[in-house]
Amino acid sequence: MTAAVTTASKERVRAWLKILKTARLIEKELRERFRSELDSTLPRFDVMSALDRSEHGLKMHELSSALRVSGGNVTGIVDRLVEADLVERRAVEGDRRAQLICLTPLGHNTFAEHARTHECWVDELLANLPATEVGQLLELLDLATHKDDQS
Amino acid sequence: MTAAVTTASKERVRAWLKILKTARLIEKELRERFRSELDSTLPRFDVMSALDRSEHGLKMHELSSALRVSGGNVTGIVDRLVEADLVERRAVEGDRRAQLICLTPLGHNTFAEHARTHECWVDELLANLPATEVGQLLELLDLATHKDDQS
DNA sequence: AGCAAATACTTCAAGGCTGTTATATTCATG
DNA sequence: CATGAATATAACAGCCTTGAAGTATTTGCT
Repeated sequence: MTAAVTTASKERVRAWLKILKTARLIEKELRERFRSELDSTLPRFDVMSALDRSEHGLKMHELSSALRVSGGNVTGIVDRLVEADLVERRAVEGDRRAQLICLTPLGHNTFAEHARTHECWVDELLANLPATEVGQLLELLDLATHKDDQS
Repeated sequence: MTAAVTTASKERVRAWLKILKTARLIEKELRERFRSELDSTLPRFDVMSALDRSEHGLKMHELSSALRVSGGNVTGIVDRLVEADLVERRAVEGDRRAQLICLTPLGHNTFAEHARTHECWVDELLANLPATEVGQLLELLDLATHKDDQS
């Protein structure tokens, strides 16, 4: 009971810094590999991933809320995916404002391949985390972010 | 022993996604508060933090390796900090290529205030993570990123 | 001394991201 | 139908980030 003068808040800052550092380290490595080996980017992968999960495509605002990024951002990313013929914009019946973003067949295949590669990379980068501890880590992070406003 | 068909690699992907999601959630909130309440940004805070820790200022390349960002990047951030009078560039004796980046008095005070605020915010955002679990989380994340190439 | 390599830094292009503002379309209401 | 609110998207400015290319300066080698 001597030390522990570093209050809980300082310890939490340490934890946050560690989370951030870890995320950046891995993200940086993945970004680099996406760029040099797949000629793509993480944000593009995220968009394609969301589209792949949805059956009939997504509208712009659905994309931007699914990815939690701002609207103007999605426009630019989708622009580039359209250029690369991985994605297409379709009209929405009954609402001429909206448009549906869908993966093209090429987009589907490309995404499937990228997803496989991505899984291998993550497995490699987290290889030192024993499989038995993964669950524990997930639990702690869940704790950290769950708002307990189920009052 | 029935399930567990989801191979370890898929679990690691889940862990990675969770790390990323957590980091982004908190980072987004902090960025937003830095912008609206302190009229600053996370990268600027990082630079000032590194300068504050160093006794006599840092050279540009020291900054960029401390923060693990590219050189061209630091130039831009320091430019803006200089404009805001939070930081100054000093000549280095004996090496006219280099320059020492130092916090101004205003920079010191501003950083101290921002650091206090930052600590409160992090403590608030991670409030649901019991203080007793923080150490465990740090350990797991250390495990995840430590390369064991001490062969 | 002279000259090439290494070092310190800046500049630039491209992309990603945000928040704000503008434009087009739809919908509800009088 | 006209008006105004709400919604969907685009356009814009600003910052951060990277990687590559360019400028100065220093250092090391001959």
